[in-house]
Amino acid sequence: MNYSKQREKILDVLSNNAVHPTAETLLELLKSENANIGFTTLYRNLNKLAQAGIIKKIDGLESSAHFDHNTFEHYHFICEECGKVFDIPANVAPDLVKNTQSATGFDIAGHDIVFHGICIECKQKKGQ
Amino acid sequence: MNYSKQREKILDVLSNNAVHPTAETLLELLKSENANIGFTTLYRNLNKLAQAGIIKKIDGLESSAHFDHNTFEHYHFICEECGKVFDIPANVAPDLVKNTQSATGFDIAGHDIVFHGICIECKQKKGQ
DNA sequence: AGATAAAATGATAATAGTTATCACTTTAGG
DNA sequence: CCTAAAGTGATAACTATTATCATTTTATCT
Repeated sequence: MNYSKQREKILDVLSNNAVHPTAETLLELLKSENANIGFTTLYRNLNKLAQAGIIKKIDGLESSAHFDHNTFEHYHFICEECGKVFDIPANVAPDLVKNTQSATGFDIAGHDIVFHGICIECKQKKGQ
Repeated sequence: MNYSKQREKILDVLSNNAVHPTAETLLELLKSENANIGFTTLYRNLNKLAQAGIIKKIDGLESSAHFDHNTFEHYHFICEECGKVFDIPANVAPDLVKNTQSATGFDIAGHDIVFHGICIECKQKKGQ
């Protein structure tokens, strides 16, 4: 990765001024510091920095929502290889809501866990 | 909520044929059963059913990604009132990855937990 | 330094997923 | 069986993001 003025500025704003900003918020922040960076450049750098592990991208991993007839509490796993979504039983995270509630004092209305990785089937295919 | 042929069919396909489909997949499934339902109607009904708690919508809660300079493992809470994103320490879910790995056999590359609800500040404002 | 190849920029256009609009149709209760 | 409320679906709009590509910047190699 080569140096660039723009990327340095983005990282600077991200680490000093901003709390979990969206790309749009970052653009505004940059503008307010007289660093007019094109949104293409911003997105490109955010993705690059996230891939390099320098920043973290928080999203649901996928652009389109999935719908589920099972309203039972359970979580999800998205296979990076085949794209399939698997159910994960809720008991992998006992006391999660209770712990979080007492750690924060927030009222928790709901939560989602999305894992990603390689499912068993794809793992075996790759192994061969 | 009034009855509608289309909604019945959507629910039917969702509960019998489909595993975590996206709206697009549902459209195809419906088409293949000769139920040509407009995508506007599909989206409207999916959202309505999800709001009524009859089905579940799996997504990251928000359409735009957030970026985070803190690459430490931690989770997130989105306040439904003010929209702010808060950090949640990772220790609310001890052994989560280990538990999930042994429950499924999948290779887990990463995961995200997103809570939603009302943050302390908004809770107090509402209380007054 | 000067040449040059690789990487980065940013304006523009494109894409994907979803929601808004609105004239028309269906449903349900008096 | 009439009417108000709810639902439909074609079209257009919108939002967040990625692709394209000519131009500029950076790093490397004499």
